[in-house]
Amino acid sequence: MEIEQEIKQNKFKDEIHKLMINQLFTGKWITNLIAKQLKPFGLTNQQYNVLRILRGQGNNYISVNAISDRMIDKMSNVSRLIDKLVDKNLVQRKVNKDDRRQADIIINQKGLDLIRAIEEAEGDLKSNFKSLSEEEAKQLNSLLDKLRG
Amino acid sequence: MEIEQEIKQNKFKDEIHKLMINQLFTGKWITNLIAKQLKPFGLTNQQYNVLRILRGQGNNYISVNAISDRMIDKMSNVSRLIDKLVDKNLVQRKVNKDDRRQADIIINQKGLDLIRAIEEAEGDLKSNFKSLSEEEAKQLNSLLDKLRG
DNA sequence: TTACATTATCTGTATGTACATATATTTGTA
DNA sequence: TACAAATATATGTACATACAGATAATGTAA
Repeated sequence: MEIEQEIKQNKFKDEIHKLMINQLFTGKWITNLIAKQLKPFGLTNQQYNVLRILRGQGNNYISVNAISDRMIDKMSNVSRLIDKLVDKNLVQRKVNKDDRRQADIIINQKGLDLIRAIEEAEGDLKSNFKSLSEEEAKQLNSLLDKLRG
Repeated sequence: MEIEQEIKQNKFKDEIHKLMINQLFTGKWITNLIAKQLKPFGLTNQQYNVLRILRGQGNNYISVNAISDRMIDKMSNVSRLIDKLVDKNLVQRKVNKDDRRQADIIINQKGLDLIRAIEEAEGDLKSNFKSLSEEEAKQLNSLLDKLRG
C-alpha cells in the first residue's frame, strides 16, 4: 500500500517531506514486525540486537561501549539492558582486568540457544520482504546510505 | 556513511537482511533528528505528529480513532497522548453529540502557533536530506512502498 | 424492548527509554 | 607524585509506551 493510504494523507509538501514520513513509517513497520516475533520469547528488539552482536563476537568478551557502537539504536543505557540479559542468564558480565572501569560481556549457551530458536521461528518474518528483488534491495540500500549523507 | 560502518558490521546474510537493518537504522536516525528539534519545544515526536494531523483538519473536529488512523506510529493509547496536549492547552476535546462514546478533538490557536514556531526553526532539519535529488527521493519512496508489499 | 455483541475511548500496570548526574578508574601533565 | 581531566559504566528520576482489560454507548436481532 502506498504511504498516502497508510496514513490517509493525500498530499505532501514535497518529495523529501514525503520520504521522511515514508521512512519513519516503514521503520516502525519493521520494528513492529520484529517485536511481534520476539514477544513469545520475552525479548525486546534492543535486547535481541545485543544478543546478536554478542553472538557475532564468538568466544570473545566485548565491552559495553563496543556493544553500543554496534547497536542499531545507540541508546545511552546499555548497562541496564544488559542487566536484564544477565538476569535471564543469557549473557555474563565480568570486570576487565586491565581496565577496571570496563565491563566485558559474553553470550552464554542459553543465549545462543534462544537466538537459534528465534531464528527458526523467523521464517515468516522474511516472507514479509519477498516483494523486492535482490536488485531492488541493493538499490534501496544504497539510496538509504545516500539519504543519511 | 554506509550502514556497514555505522554499526561496524562488515557482512550481512543477504541483501534483504542488510536492508532490514539499514531501514531500521535510518528510521531511528530520522526519529532522533526530529526528537532533537522538538526537545526545546517540549513535544515528543508523537505529540507533534498528532498536532500536525489536527492542523490538517482545519476548523473541523476529528475523533481519536481517526487521529490514530493517520498517525505514523499507530499506537494504542492516543487518549493519554491527547491528555498531554490538552494539559498544555494546545488542543481541545469534547464529547460528540451523536455518539457519546466518541471524543472529538480540535487544535487551538496556541497549538497552531507552536507548530508554526517549530517549522520556522526546522530549517536545518531539511538540510540533512539535501544529499538526495528529487528523482532519487521519488525512487526511494516507491521502493519503500514496494518493500511493505 | 431486552439481551448480546460491537465500538470508542479510557485506565491500570508493568516495562522501556531518555537524560542528567554519580561513581570509579585511568590518563595526562606539571 | 599529586591532581585535574577524561573515560567507562551505572543509577535516579521522570516520562513514554505496550498491552490487557474496564467502562460506557451504540447497534442488532429475536
